Formats: sequence, structure tokens, C-alpha cells
Amino acid sequence: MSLWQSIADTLRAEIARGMWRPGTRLPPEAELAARFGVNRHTLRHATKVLADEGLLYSRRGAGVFVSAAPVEYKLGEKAQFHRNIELAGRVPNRRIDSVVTRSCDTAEAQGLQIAAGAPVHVAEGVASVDHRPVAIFRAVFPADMLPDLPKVLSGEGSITRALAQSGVPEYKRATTRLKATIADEAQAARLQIDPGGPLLRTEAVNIAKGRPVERSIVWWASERVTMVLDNQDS
Amino acid sequence: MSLWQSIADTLRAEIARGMWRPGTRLPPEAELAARFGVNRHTLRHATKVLADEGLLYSRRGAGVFVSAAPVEYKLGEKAQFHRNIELAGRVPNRRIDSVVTRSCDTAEAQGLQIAAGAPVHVAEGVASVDHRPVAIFRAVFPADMLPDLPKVLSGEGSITRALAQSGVPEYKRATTRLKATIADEAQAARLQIDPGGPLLRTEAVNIAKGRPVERSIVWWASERVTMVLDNQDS
DNA sequence: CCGCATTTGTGCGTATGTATT
DNA sequence: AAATACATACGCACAAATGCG
Repeated sequence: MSLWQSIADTLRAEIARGMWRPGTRLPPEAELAARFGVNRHTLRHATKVLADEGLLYSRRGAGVFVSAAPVEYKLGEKAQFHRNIELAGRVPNRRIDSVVTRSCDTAEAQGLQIAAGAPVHVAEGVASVDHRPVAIFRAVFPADMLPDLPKVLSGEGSITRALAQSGVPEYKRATTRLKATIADEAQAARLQIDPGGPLLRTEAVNIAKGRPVERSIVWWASERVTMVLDNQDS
Repeated sequence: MSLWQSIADTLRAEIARGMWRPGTRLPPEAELAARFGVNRHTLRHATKVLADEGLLYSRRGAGVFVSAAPVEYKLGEKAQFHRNIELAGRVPNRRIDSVVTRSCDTAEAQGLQIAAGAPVHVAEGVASVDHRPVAIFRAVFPADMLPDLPKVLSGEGSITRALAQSGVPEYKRATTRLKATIADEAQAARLQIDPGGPLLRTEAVNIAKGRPVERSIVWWASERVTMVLDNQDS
């Protein structure tokens, strides 16, 4: 095995076991090169590979840093934001910017299996992990099933808890549709990414007792999250 | 702009406009370095970037080649892809442009659960629906499990049949990871979309008898496909 | 605000190993 | 067997960005 490969493996293992915490700076290239007894180019070859993998990033004049690993968001029946993020050992948060009640459009009607034009509650906001924004969401609920949801939502950061308080203690994700899109300026600003960057758009329907209770559209900053579907679990 | 960047841009543009046909060999590094008036290392930096993008691949002792070969031979459709598209009432097709045997990188090693640097077969090509390209794929197989896969591939023209002949009659998808990316010029050209457009990148591992047999990365033209996950079916 | 040391980014020269042709 | 060509690695030098006193 080549030198740069073994160095990359060593550093990868050290990062994996927490020897270098996310956000911290690695020792200077010269120092690391001396530690491994190689030329600086050889060390740079190793760190370049790790940077390609997303484990490291470097800033000229500043140093090489351990990057925060992208969140792995598990898809499946029990896909819930808070639960997923907490299982990954991160700090989830949801900020609801607006809650309005209006009549639904045809796409929303089809997803929720209600009559076109029926009243719905629409909540919009930003979801974050470790206090960094990762997604913009728009959640649509049938108003007749959840008459007092707006009141509960404004006091809650969790949709699951809000639904529980509105008489829906449990729900499952029925379907998820995924697409890639490009961030416009407004989306980029809210997610604190560059305009034109890649977004992963998920469109999901949650059901309780066989009836749709929520249709959500979420735009994820693809740099900060990876969707994972594991067929062995479920 | 740095030298290697402008060189990479030049080569990328030349490949995009067909000056170097897919499958052809580029001039030797020394010659290209002389053409651009730079050191061989500088040129290698540029070609390395293009190799990372998937435009080029190098074979030690042989040369640097343009990744996607033209229609040399048409191989059969992968069962999953084929069935999915047919169920949607469309006409599926898969074109394998190249099959190369090389040593794997660390990411591939992790996915296939083999030693880093172990030999793998790599098949690249384009998947189409209704005779329009929808995805670029790269499939990686462990060479020790499937020693004669390249021969079988060229003889049979079917990945599933080739796997069956190699003692893998059945396999299933274990995990799928999804991300959104931006199409670079080469990808856009192959998919006949605009550069900068959204791509849905799936990274999947197929297993047979508990052992990984294939790791595929597929870049889908997001304009032409939507991924759907239905938890009620399975 | 300036200057300076630090640190990464880029580039050249050279040498050796190893696979392919 | 020999020539060709890529892979790896070392040493040196300078540019560019950062951060601190």
C-alpha cells in the first residue's frame, strides 16, 4: 500500500474515533508530514483524498479543519425529523416562521385525499441541526381533522408533539418522493448556502389510521444531509 | 486562475466538443505538458481533477483515456431498472460504454467490504428511457468474486446474466444513499441537459448471500425522473 | 492600519517503481 | 527484452491568504 493511502487511513481512523473533533484545526501540514516522516506533498495527497470524501476542508493561510459530517437522514416508515436527528447524536431544531389557514390546491388535495379547495393549515419554517440550517419545510395539514393545530404549533418546535396535542398521537410515513433542484436566492439565503447550489426536495405524506394527516415538502441543503434508505432494517 | 485550472478547463471543453472521442487515448502526459508549457506534475493535477469528475481515467503503463466509449456493444438491461421503467409503461435501455479492471479506492472498498486497493471491475454507461438518456451510471464489482465478469459481460451483454454466470443468480439492494448535485459540463453533455442543472445522485450496494457484489453510483437527470419510496408496498 | 510570521496553494525539478505495450 | 507511460515520492521555491501583535 502506498504511503499516502496508509496516512489517509490513519487520519480517517483518528477522526472516526474522535481524536480530532469536528471544527478543530489539524496540525500544520509540515508538522503532520514530519510526524509521518514523509514529504509535504505526500501528506497533502492524503489530506486531499479525505477532503474529497468530505472529512476535511482547508482554508489557505488558516489551516486544515475537520468538517462536520453530513447528517444521515434515514428514510422509512418512521421518518421523523427530531427522532432521526437525535438518533444521529445531533441537536435538532425547528423554527416555524408562519402558520396560515387557507384552501388547498389540487396537488395538496390529492396528497391529503381531501376535496379540492378544502381548508388546510400550512406551516412554513426552517429545520436545523446543531444550530445550523439544513432544510426549509412546508407542511400542509387538513384543517377539519386538526382544528386547533395553529394554536399548538406556534408554541411547539416539534410537529410530532403538536400533532399529539391535537389528537394524533402516532403517524407513519406513507410515501416519499425525491427530486433534485437548484437553490434560488431566497432559499439560499434561508439555508445559508450559495445560490445555484444543489437541493434535495422531498415530498412526503404521513398517515394516521389510514388517513393522510400531513403532506410536507422539504428542501434540504444537500451539502449537509444525506438520505439513507436501508432495506435490511424494515 | 491557476495553471492547472485553465488546463483542466481547456481539456474539458475539448472533450465536450468532441475533439477527443470517448474511448480514445490522450497524448502522453509529457506531450500534453509540453503543449501547455508546464511541468508534468501541473498537467497531472489537471487530469486528476477531470478523472475525479469522471471525464478521464488512466491506466498505468497504457495512457489516459476519455471515459465514456461510444456504442461499442450494447448490453442488456439491469432487471431492476428494466422492470421499474417497464411498469411505468416506458421503454428502458442501458448502454455500457466501458468496462475497466483496476484497483479500488477507499470509498469503494468500504462499500464492497473488501480490502483497499483490491481489484475491481468498473462498468460505466448511460441508462435511457424512451430513447432519451436519464442517468449516468458507474457500477463497481469485486474482481475476486467475479474474476471473469468482463469477459462474460462482453459475451453476454447482460449484467444480471453475467452475474448469474459468475455464481450470483440473485442479489438484492441493501442500502441506497441519496444526494443532490450539480451537473458539470461533461455530465450535462452525456445526459443532454444544461450544465448547472440538478442531478440526483444515488449510491447503492447490492448484496448476495450477505456479501456485497455491486456498488453503483447513478447520476439521474432530475428533470426526467422522480424517486418514489412507498412504505405500504414493501 | 501596518507589518510580519504562519499556513496553505501552486509549480518545477528529479528520481524510482511498476504495469503495459 | 526493451521502450513507453503512469504512480509514487522527495526537495525546493514562491505566491496568496490568514491571523496576530
